[in-house]
Amino acid sequence: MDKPKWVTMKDVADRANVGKITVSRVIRTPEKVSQETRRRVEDVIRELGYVPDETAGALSSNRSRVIGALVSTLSDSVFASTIEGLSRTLRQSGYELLLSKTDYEPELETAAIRTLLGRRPDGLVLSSTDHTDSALKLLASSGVPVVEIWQLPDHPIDHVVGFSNYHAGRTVTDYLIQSSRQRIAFIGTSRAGDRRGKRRAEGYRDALMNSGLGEALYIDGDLSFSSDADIGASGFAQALTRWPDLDAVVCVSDPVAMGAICEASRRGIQIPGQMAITGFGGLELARESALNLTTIEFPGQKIGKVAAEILVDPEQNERKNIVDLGFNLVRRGTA
Amino acid sequence: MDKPKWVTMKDVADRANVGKITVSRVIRTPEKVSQETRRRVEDVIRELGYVPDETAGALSSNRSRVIGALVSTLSDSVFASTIEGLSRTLRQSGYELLLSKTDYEPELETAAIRTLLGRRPDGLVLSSTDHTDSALKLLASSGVPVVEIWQLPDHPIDHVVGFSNYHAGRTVTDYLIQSSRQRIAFIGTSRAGDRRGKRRAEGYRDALMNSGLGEALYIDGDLSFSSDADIGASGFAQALTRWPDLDAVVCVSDPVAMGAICEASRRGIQIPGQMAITGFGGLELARESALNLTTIEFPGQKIGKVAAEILVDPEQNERKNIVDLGFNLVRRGTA
DNA sequence: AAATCTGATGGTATCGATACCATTGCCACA
DNA sequence: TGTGGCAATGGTATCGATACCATCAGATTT
Repeated sequence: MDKPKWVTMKDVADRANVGKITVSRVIRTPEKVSQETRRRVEDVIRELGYVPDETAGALSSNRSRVIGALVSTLSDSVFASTIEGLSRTLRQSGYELLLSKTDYEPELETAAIRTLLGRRPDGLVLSSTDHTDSALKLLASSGVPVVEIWQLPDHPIDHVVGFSNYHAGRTVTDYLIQSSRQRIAFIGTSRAGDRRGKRRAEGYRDALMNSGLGEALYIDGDLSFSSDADIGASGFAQALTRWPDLDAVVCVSDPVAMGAICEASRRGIQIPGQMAITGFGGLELARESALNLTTIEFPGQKIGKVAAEILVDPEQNERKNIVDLGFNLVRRGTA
Repeated sequence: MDKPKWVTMKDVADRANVGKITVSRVIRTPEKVSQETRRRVEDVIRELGYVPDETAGALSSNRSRVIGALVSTLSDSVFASTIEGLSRTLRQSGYELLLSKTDYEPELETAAIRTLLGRRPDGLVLSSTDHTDSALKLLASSGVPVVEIWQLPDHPIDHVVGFSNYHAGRTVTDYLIQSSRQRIAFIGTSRAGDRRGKRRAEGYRDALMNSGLGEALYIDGDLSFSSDADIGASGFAQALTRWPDLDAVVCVSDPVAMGAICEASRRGIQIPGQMAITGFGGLELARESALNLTTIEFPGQKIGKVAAEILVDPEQNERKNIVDLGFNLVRRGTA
């Protein structure tokens, strides 16, 4: 016995003395079947341990009940929470999640989109907003509803759920300026294909320009370090070399901020007295009982939830949804 | 036009003046088609933007090229790395990942297994090792290969890839004992269905027993806190109340350890001078440039990779694989 | 009493691929 | 010259469900 034999709908039907179609109705639209028949069929289903073959169902109904999601990386825990939100909401509506990764590379994304489309998903969630031409063509001709998440793109494909990284960067920088900080640097990690960090940096720059505070200092994290915290530590050191009178740094993410904080305390620099440090992300480790980091929090889980709701609800699917869920400047102990 | 029209294999075949089956061969087994025909078909595929319908293929070939994965939670970044490993390896072999979550609840897991089986996956990866009877029955009768990961279970269903949490707990405790620590407490979070933490605690207990150091102190983290770091902070405070002469704590995870460290520094307790603190997990934040935490590291990504390889390779699939990937005690600054 | 409706059920075609077997043409070898 | 083998390709049945339409009994309407 190499191939496991699955119980089919016909097996159930025969055993319960009904037509296949009635079994199908018991599963999909129970209200259309008489109480008595339903009970009988349900008993047989349990008895035989019948598990409907969704792939067959997908083929004939032209609905797969699968949503494909494409994320840049899973390591970043902010993505993890979005996946959580997606997963939970989808399951509640009887959908499932097909997950793929792009590693921030548009080429890989294109390939992944193609593979995902091969499964005929009822919707697609894309965490990146930079797409190749062939990816766009593929998406357009497939007609599959798409939700882009995290960043509000300039030219949305279809639906969007996210927030403005630009405004987030600007907001946190404005806050530092209002707190009388004079020399504010930005520590980023310029991964290709990651527009989010760049947009935050742009917000930072514009806030400085606007305030007349003058010169901006963008430190490009050394990607040869394996962890973002390492990048933050070395970036902070660099910034201090360039600007000895540095009194604030805006970090592109919470882990980077963590590295910066550690480096600062290693040098005996007092936070927030001599130095203000801010992050992005609302990671758990940023909380009061841990880093106590002043940071921008995003509703990661909610982004996933809302994206799922749009895709699942045929009505919402009609129109283009652009949802800005905003962000929150959380003031804690580091700035 | 409500329903998008997909290009089918027949469309391609007609256009290229061949039979459908030849198109199928061009895609699955190109070497069986003459060079010239292949080129012609490939041109048409590109021209029409044909994307094969994998669900249909799955139905007729009885192979879905889908692997279902069931994880307790995604928030924990150690799981994230496993998913990364899985995802990467599967994609390389032309498989895809269907993801579901159990939230540490066996009931939810059972339901999720049923739904996953509905998609007729070629394999299943389970991150938990506690299963309900009906889940076990379902798995057995489906005949789908299963890999249990992370914890080496007492009664494996099929394949296993993981390491011994018990030994990990024992190893780190032994290390503390050898470092002349006298009063060692354990801070855990007893989530239902999470055997891993319990096994670590058992290792801790046995290490103490064995050394003749006497009394163990197990602090059960207050789950009403939303973050593990908060649990660590409050757990540490509790431990100190019970044992004022405390000089070491074994924390069930890195975030918990982080909370404990912060609480310690808030109280002016010196680490590692007065107090040793260890974690579990090898999180990024534990690294040198950040927490500099002494901890047990697991090969999270590799677990995913190996699990995927077992499921994808028909040969390995034959026999039961029990793979112990071990762990690593990483000595850093906190113990 | 005939016509109409409604709820419950079944039959058949169909979704888009692959499996399996058949066919064709060509070459090599006895 | 005939036979066997092989490479390339095609035809048809099939996978397991759902869509669509048909049927039929019994109730309701006129």
